[in-house]
Amino acid sequence: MQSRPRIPEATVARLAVYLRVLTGLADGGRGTVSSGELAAAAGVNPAGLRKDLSHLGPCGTRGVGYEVATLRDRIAAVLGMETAHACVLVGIGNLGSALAGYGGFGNRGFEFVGLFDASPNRVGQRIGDLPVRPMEELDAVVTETRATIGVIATPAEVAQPVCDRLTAAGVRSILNFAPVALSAPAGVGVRQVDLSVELQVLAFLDKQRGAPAPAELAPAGGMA
Amino acid sequence: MQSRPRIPEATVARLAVYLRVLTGLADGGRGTVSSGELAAAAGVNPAGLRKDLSHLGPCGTRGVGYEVATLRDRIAAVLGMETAHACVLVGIGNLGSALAGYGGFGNRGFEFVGLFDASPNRVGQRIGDLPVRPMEELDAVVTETRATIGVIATPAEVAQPVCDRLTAAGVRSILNFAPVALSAPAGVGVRQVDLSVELQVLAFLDKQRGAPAPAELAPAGGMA
DNA sequence: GCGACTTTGTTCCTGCGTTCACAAGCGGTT
DNA sequence: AACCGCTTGTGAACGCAGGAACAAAGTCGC
Repeated sequence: MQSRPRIPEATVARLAVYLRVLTGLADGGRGTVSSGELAAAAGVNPAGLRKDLSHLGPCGTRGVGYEVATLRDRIAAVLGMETAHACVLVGIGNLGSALAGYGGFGNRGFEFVGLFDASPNRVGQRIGDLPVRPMEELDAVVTETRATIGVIATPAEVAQPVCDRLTAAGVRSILNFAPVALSAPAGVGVRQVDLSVELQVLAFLDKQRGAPAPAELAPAGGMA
Repeated sequence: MQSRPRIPEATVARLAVYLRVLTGLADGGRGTVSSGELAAAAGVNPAGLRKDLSHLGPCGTRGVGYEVATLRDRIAAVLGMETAHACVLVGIGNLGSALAGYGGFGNRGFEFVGLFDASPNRVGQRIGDLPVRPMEELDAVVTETRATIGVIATPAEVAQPVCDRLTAAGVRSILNFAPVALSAPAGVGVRQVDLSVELQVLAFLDKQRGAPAPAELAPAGGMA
């Protein structure tokens, strides 16, 4: 079983979760884990977890489990965490500020190397240890830092032009928080995170679940 | 074809996207749209879009397309947007503040009716037109406002206890931004949004795509 | 009024992801 | 040294999502 050919996307997402759990276990001094325990902590099926791990070759000991530190390093290597990834963030509004100030990225191999905003009011502010720069400097910073990931937290109207500029500057992956579908050239990965869509799915599933819906903000209306 | 039995979860997520596009088209005064155009704006396949729409019965005119306003209302009704959903938000840190201040929810049928934080420093601040309340008031507010959705933006360590309190108070759906897998009683829907996982998937896909990836962090950057 | 074009709605098919269940292997114990 | 329990790793079946092709239906033009 080679690890190079391809790993399913859904598996990659779960590997990232396993990695976080393993890191916590290692910090707690834990030596080994079983697939059942790890699966419970990650919120997945034990069999699925073993299948996910099988994509990176045998890395467990039968009858014992997985060595926490070893497995952690293995997953980190497969996910490409041996080298830090430089990211630029465009759009320093409410959400952008939160992302820039969120400490959860740094110790996971991602580092913001540039913050950008079109508004002169924002430019010059400091968030953490980085200044907010004007959009004019975007291309230069991307080229200089060899940033490979761009995060878009702008209003929807300007997301596509920002995407174009990022890709033109050499960014190869984009995480988009603006509520629009972006079109990027082939070879550039785009991933969409849409908060209101998440809420709507949640609300629908609740409604579908046969919610008694006692009395909400408005009377429940039956439609034909 | 009934709309009640079940609509696939993936379809529901896309319906929310279509709804947003349709709203924009309606505001632009557009009368009808074809599946091809709508699919392009939503970033999906035209055939898939038609299949999605078929779950809510025939709502288009052959040879013409879909009536924008009618389809918008139809989707809104199916998604349960005829009644506003009351949400409470726990954890008013960087991300929580951004969510509370984000205007993209209000006009989509979701309204925050309570903001909560455990830190006395945060309590009493106002974000928008809502005050940050202490955790002690959570149960009362949930009961009073009949909030059905809880959003967790706390540190990972306290996410599970917060989840327990929310469900105990009667919340039926939870959107979790904390990087932990939550366990909730049956009948409560949990949806996870993990920002660092998104980044890691993005980085892996780029690496797998055959990225030359000579680009590590630039030596000139003196940060961290 | 009739033909032809356009577009929807449906059906089939292919591929992926998930789950269950079994065989193989290792450690501990007697 | 051999047995037994425990855990991993793998193989197969099920269900679901995605995509393409076809038929139905309605409108526009003549």
